[in-house]
Amino acid sequence: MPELPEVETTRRRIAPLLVGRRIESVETTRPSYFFLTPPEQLRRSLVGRRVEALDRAGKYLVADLGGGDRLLLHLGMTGQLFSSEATSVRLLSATARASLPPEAQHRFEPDEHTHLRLTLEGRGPRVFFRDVRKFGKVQWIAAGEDNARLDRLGTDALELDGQALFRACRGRRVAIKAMLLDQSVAAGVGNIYADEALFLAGVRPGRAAGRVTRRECDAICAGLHRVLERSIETGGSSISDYVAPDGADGGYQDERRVYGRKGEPCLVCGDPIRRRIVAQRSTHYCARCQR
DNA sequence: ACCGCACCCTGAGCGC
DNA sequence: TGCGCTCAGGGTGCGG
Repeated sequence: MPELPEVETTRRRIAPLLVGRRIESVETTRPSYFFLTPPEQLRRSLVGRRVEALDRAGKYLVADLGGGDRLLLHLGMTGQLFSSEATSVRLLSATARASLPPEAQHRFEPDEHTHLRLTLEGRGPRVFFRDVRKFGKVQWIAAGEDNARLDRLGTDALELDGQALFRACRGRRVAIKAMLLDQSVAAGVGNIYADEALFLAGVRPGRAAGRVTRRECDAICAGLHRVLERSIETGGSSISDYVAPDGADGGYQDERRVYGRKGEPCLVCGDPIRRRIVAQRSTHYCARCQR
């Protein structure tokens, strides 16, 4: 689900609820794959701490808790970080929603998937981190500790330039799309925006990275910047689970040129958009416009 | 070093 | 209605 624009939108909208506030209490679900730091330890570490800042690194959110301590959050595929006052049908499964009376269907009460529930000082709303598939992550990083996940990240996709991409591609036989999905090359790019950027650049997703020219690398980076920046402007893509912290849907799903448009006409040439598996991921492209 | 793949988990949607 | 199957925006770790 969430790629750079959704994580950045989440950061901007959840920061006002967190930054400058002290954490009064923390509730969690049971220990699971989701908790890189065991929930009991997480509760002990977080309670009483003030959130000094909320930053983004690739698809990670990093809360600065002062004194060098940090909290690492990743939304995985279905993670939702939102205000307890948010209202959205995406916050409930269709079956769960159907069992509620109509007037309650948009309200949200924490459920078994709401793994982290923060109560902050003052009268503001609580902050919930919900994740149905548990591919998301939460981890405490103590002062002075380095973190392998953060250390692995390469240049943020918004900063990546054609020269750096070209250099990374030299001698590589994997698909150019796999290079874009590699977080050590372009931090923050995921499946949707990789397809969209390659369409704008006119490059086939399956082309061997080592055969992509310097000029094409420039075009790919320009395409990446364009789709990522535009998506941030519109609040990200809401395709199945993503909601902004206030419950709002993003707007970028309406501007997709290829992703999820299999069989529909290419917006440039009219040929049907094709779908195939590249880099083990569902991939969408126009065979005429992309070479 | 590089590459492909299995795996972590739950729910929606589809054909029968 | 229900069953079984496929698919999903991510990341890690393994073996070849």
